[in-house]
Amino acid sequence: MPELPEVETVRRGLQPVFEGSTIERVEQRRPDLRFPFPASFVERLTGRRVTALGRRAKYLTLHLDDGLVLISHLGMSGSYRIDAGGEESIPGAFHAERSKDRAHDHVTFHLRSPLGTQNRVVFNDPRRFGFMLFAEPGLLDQHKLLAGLGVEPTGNRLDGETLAALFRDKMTPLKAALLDQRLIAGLGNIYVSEALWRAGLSPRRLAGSIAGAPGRPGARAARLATSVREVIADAIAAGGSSLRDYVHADGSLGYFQHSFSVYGREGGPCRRAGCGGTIKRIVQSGRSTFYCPSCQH
DNA sequence: CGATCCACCTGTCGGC
DNA sequence: TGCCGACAGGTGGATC
Repeated sequence: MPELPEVETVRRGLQPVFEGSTIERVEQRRPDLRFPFPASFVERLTGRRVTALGRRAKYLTLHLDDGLVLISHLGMSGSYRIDAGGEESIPGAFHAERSKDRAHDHVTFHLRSPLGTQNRVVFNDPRRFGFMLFAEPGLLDQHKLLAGLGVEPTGNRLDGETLAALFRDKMTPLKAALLDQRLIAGLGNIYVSEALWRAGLSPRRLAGSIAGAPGRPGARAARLATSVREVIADAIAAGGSSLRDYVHADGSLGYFQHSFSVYGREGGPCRRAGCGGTIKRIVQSGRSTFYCPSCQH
């Protein structure tokens, strides 16, 4: 489920519950997810106040008042949900609807806000590709998993010149280059296809071929940079708006509401005005790519 | 170094 | 209905 826009949506949903609250109790229901939980996982969280909930690429960062940072990744199927109120007080229908999922509730944070309100935040992850690790105080940027990450596709940082410099001389297809977290951090399989469609570029085209000359970025690089930023910004906006009247912070509604231009639309008509092409699915580095052969070159 | 595969898990869906 | 294979939003690590 989660690429950068979904993780950002989750962050915004959890932020008001976490920030300023104290972690009164942590329930850890298994020894590992993708990786073993760090030593003293529960003990190091218990009693701490949360100062901030941040995000880098697809990682959530829970900052604690002693400087420790909990790094959380959702993997493919991870989600968080907020259960308001301190104790088991879930209406029957709601309970029944969710009970099936509870087998994959792996961690529960019991929180108390400065005003005394109690909340539970539950991490659920059926496939267990997600994980939680600590970054020691002051060492977040140097953490092995974060140190090598590329530029965020949010804001204005990713412009044509930056993207051209990153892709220059790369003999790898655009699809693979865009997925490479060391170049741009946060794009996943869905939004790479979407961005390439928006830019009118083939996922098979070699990344280096759009760079242009040094100091003079190609028009295609500028177009792609814009498309990436717009796709991500639109998706965050969609997730954010859907979250407003939604209880759960799992980002799923944002996804359901999204109608993708190419992803998952094999055989369907291209939605570019006047194109008339048919969306095709190919496999690149073992993963599906969707694009329109008629208007993406 | 870079590119490619595999592994890690469970759930779902389409075809037979 | 049930069974079986293909496939799913990510990424660290092994291998070439």
